[in-house]
Amino acid sequence: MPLPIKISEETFTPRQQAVLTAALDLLVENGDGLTMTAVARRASCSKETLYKWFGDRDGLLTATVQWQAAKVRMPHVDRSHLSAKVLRESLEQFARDLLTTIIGEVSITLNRTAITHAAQEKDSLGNIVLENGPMAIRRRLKPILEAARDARLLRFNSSEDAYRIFFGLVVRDVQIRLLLGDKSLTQSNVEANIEADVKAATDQFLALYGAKANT
Amino acid sequence: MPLPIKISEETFTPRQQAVLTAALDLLVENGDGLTMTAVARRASCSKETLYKWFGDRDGLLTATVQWQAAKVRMPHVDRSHLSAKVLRESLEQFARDLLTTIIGEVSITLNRTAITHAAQEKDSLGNIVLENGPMAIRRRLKPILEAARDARLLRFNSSEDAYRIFFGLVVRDVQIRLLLGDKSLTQSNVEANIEADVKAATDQFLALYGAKANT
DNA sequence: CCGCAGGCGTACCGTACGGTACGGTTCCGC
DNA sequence: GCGGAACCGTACCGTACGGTACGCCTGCGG
Repeated sequence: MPLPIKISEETFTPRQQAVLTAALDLLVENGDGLTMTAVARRASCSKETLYKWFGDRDGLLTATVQWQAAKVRMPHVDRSHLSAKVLRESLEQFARDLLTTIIGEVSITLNRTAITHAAQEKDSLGNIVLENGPMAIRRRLKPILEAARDARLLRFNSSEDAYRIFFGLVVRDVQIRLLLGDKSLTQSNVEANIEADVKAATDQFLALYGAKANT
Repeated sequence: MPLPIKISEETFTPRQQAVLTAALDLLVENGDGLTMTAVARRASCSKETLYKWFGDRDGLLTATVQWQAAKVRMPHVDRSHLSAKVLRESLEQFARDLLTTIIGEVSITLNRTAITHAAQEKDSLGNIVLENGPMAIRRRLKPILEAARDARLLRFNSSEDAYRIFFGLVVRDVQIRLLLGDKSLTQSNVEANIEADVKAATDQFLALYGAKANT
């Protein structure tokens, strides 16, 4: 069954959402070793119900990832009156949201699960994570960048390139190291530096793409 | 059995290396669905031999990853006579090596395998990949950056920060998208842009950290 | 020529887990 | 009150796969 593009509140009943919550919790706890029996026990439902609702294990996994990924909400920036100050604050907000998201356990788990699935020719989970992660940010950020260019606040040829550089400046090696389980990069460790990193990334992005030396 | 830190030629006999090659091929082909029976058949050896040599499935996986990861050799840059030109070429070489590595199927497979393992509280594979990937680059790059700072070619406070920014400028969202199986990012697609990306990343890094407007 | 170590192929075992079947219970419409 | 739908709990089935055992062959030292 092809999943709907948009996940809304009514897509899953409250009971189903409780099941998905249980599945997500188990995913975070036990990694990809998610068994249908464990989900059924945790959610106090029968396996038969799981199969009835979600088809098979992949369906449950997909529903879980999609449901959780859709929870991530991006801040909406009013691009009608952009100033250097507003632009900077918007960029900082994006950087902050991006960083706080990728260092969260839920994000790490979802990305790991999707990557594991992508290793088996199943790209559906990967597409969902991509669509609700990097691509969602890109959709939000690019119009702002282009509006800033129109307002002579930024200068670049390709907004696509500019977005990707921003992504790189913010994420750097943090995500891959967390995904690989780098112990020297504890969550609290990164968390403490978020504000400094956000500011640094924004400064650097503006240094590269700012129309002049606009702080 | 704790694995040796350093993998040399003599660590594995030729026959064992043939087995590891078979395992790696299967890993690239079938993702993490690697079975001992498949390896034994592909390598024309018995399962009993596999267990004798590598202990268990994890041991075989670890040996495969470690053996392959150790194959990646970094270019050695002579940092005794650094000029702006030599520095730029060195940076471009690092960027080129980094990009060509991460877009390769072997690297994608190894990273996916290690991430899958990290999702199960097994961090050994992740550590190996980290150690031979990002950390190896860091070890090579940081001395060069520091030498360049001493030669007044670069200006920065923390060479750690500088390295991580360089990593971000080069990798951007390429690696995570490939790991997630993004179809719109074909290998040939990225490959065609490598030289442009290498140059762009180097330019941007020098724009941020160059002592002056040194092209 | 003999014995034996190393290794191949295969058969085998145990278990974990995806998926199904079924009896029992609750709840809702009629 | 009654029939049925939804759902829980659990027992069950089939299979895939990790790991082991064993028979056989080959090569080699003595």
